Amino acid sequence: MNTRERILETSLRLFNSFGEPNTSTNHIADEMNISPGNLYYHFRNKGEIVGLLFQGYERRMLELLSASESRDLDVEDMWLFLHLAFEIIWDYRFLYRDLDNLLGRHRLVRRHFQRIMRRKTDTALSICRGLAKAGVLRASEEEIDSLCRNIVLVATYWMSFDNAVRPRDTNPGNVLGRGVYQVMSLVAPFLDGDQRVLIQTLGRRYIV
Amino acid sequence: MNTRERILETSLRLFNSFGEPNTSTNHIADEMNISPGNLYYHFRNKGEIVGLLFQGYERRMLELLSASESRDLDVEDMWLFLHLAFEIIWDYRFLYRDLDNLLGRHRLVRRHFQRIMRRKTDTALSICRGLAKAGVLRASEEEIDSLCRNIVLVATYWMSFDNAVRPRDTNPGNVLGRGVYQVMSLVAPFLDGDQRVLIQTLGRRYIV
DNA sequence: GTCTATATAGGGATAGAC
DNA sequence: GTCTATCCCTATATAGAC
Repeated sequence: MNTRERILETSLRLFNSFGEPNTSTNHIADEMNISPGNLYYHFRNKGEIVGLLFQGYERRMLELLSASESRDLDVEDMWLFLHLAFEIIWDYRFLYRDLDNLLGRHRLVRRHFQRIMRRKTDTALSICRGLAKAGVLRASEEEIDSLCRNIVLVATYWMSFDNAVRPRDTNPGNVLGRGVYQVMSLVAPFLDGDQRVLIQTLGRRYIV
Repeated sequence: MNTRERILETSLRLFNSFGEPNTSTNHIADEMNISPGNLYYHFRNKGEIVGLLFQGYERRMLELLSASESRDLDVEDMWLFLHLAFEIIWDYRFLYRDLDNLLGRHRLVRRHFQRIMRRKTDTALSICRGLAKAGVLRASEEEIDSLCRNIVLVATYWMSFDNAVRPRDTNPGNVLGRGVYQVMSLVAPFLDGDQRVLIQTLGRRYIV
């Protein structure tokens, strides 16, 4: 693997572990046993590294969102979909950890992140409307609006929240599982009895 | 007003406007037209300022939580309660803006903030159970658990979310109003028809 | 491509005069 | 209490040798 790729890979790992603002270019170079000068031969500045990592996140997330809008999902599909989304978020969790900070400093990242948030909301709307048409979900159009806003909000900040309240259990599987359940519990009250119970049953695995 | 108080007041204002990590002690001193040395005569370090501001937040929030646990609330009380909570959050919004960062650097703040999160969850549980007993809210114990987790999560990150998706409308009244409605919409699906409609009606004011 | 050395800037914090 | 001057440290980034 060439140096450029290794820098990106190492940066992502360190950003995720310690936070982007707490990870200097010196740290990154030091971790790889290269000189800081070498790092700056491959990248104009730190922002360029952040930007390229963000592009990777964006590509994967948009891919998932596209795949999910192309067909009607049932409740179990939604479960799987959320799992896949949370896996991407996990891989790029540094973006979420210091979100305000990051969006404040990188114009381009801000614009694109906002676009992704809108796309997520649209996907949620399309899924929920599909479920409503199929008669599985019962809600007014206004209720679906606020529901989908809540879905995106909870999915976006779940890891920060979980990390703030219970920083002990850092096992990714558990953190993500609880996040998926937490989002599904937003949808549950609008579902029929059977589906509603199913969510509680599936969710029970994750509650520790 | 003495210098010590003015430093605290100015710090809070600048932290809220620009974020705590982006506000140096030099900025604070400069804004007040005093010397950096003078600031350090009144405070050991920047962390002490953050800690004291946090204490103000903690005192106000615990006061509100205590007041709300002492008696049974109906749905309209809850609306008022949330308004008051969001006002406190607004006054100390710098805490929420860089939450992970802050909790990572200040042990004491982290411990106390976690305690407040637990207290908030307990208050939410006590209110929801009260509503359930009164027959206004219909939900299993498990559903109430995840509902209250979502209430605290949405209340905690609402401003960050709103600021990330639509950074145009910074009018505090609108931001807070939408936040209150967003939290109430979590509770709505568990309520009876009348109450559920009431929330939509009250909420319509805030939707822009 | 990679290194060493260094420029530049800023933040936190202290010493000592007034 | 307040100021000036300054120290120390770290971070981003560049220059020039190899």
